[in-house]
Amino acid sequence: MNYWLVKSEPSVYSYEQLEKDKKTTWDGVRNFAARIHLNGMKKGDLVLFYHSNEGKAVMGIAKVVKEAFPDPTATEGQWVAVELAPHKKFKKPVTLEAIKGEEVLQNIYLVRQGRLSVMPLKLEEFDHIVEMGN
DNA sequence: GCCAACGTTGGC
DNA sequence: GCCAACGTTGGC
Repeated sequence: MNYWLVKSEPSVYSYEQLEKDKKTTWDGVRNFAARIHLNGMKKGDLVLFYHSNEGKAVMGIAKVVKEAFPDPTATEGQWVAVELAPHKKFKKPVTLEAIKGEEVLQNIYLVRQGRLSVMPLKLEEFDHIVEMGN
């Protein structure tokens, strides 16, 4: 079991929309580092869902329901997509500011490397953010 | 294979 | 809307 965090601009696709849709294809990723992480996702893995730009907060937890397959939106290059379903919405969103204030979360990619859109988390980092959201 | 130029992301 | 950071592209 692995733990991840994905980013989405809520104006493009929000956690609320994921709950309405029941599941979604996580496609359109065009970044080599992010692709490595997508390929590492296993069915049942839990994924924190972060809203970038607007909100700047983790909204809840999603779950991998289908492992990496060729991205149907890619016209060239071997890009991959996964399918995500909503798992649990946070009682309160965990803001980037709050995350930056936590000693144990200083080393996560979200803080260190702002632009990566799919990133792994250690169990303790994942748990810590989940606790902050409940 | 290096590196400058360029484009994009995302926080502020 | 600006700008820093970073990834990618392309010339050499």
